[in-house]
Amino acid sequence: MQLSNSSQYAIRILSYMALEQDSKLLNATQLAATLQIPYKFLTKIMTEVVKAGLVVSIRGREGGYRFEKPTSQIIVSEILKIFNDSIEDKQCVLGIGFCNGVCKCALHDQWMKPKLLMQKMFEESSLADIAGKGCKQ
Amino acid sequence: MQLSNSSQYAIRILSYMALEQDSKLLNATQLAATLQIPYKFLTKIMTEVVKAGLVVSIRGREGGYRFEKPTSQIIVSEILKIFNDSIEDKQCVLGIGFCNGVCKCALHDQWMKPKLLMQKMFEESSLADIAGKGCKQ
DNA sequence: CATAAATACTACTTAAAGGTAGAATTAAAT
DNA sequence: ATTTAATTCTACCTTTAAGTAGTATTTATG
Ligand code: SF4
Ligand code: SF4
Repeated sequence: MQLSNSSQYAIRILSYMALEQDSKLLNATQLAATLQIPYKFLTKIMTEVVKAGLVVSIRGREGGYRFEKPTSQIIVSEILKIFNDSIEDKQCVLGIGFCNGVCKCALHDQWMKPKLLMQKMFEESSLADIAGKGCKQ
Repeated sequence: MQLSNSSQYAIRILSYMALEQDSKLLNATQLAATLQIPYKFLTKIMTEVVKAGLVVSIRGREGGYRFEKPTSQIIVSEILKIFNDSIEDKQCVLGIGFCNGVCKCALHDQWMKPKLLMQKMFEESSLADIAGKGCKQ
């Protein structure tokens, strides 16, 4: 019952980036050192984030990563989607998920509430929200 | 954001067993066939459940598994505990979990609610509750 | 142009979860 | 006593997540 390491790292990286100037260029070496994430793993993750279009990368000397759109428009659940970690409607605690409304186990109704809260949390939190209110991780 | 396969299987097995008579002896072959769980994996899981004391096993011919105490006294979170899948208080979405109340990220407060609901769900549901209200999986 | 500093790509290694095989042990039934 | 049907044990195999290594590519700077 936890996000994958990749998702966790990605959220930490991007919310740290959001704390800095939106437009500022940040490179992998600095990020890895600051956030204590293995450099090679960080670049692997960031490459996926770039492919997903959440961030642009500038290659070559003096390059780095930068948001293109404002961080208020980048939603946490978009990040999770990249690593197949976002919460689907049909997703069930028991991994079955096909039980119809009539024939359902007793966990079903109880599971609805936390599931919806988590979906809401991930779908209604932007990076700006996260970064603005918190401390550096 | 899902339980491990072992936990999922264990919940399904035990809640199915709870549907049958509490005292009835059920064997691995039948359970595996009924629940569509690989026989060898089922016995592996059940051995751990037995070791945890949730179920007693009768070895030898005509043997099988049976609850010793009533299913109303077996709590879902006890099952999860066996597979290190229960939700801890300090557990954090980002796997950090050491941030104090003063310095916390914006996910922190939002995460509290669903986390507490899930803990409540797992700690306040007995097998009798689950089995009584639902259909066979 | 040459160099240096950055990301991207390909491939590999390691660790953990998920699952399987076979033999050992137990005990009822005959 | 032997057989048969059950759990348990030990060891292994497979798949996926996590992490690493090395090289290629890109580009500003001098
Ligand atoms: S009824 Fe139970 S097993 Fe079926 S989808 Fe709902 S929570 Fe999952
Ligand atoms: S502040 Fe954020 S990172 Fe820290 S424990 Fe709370 S949710 Fe986790």
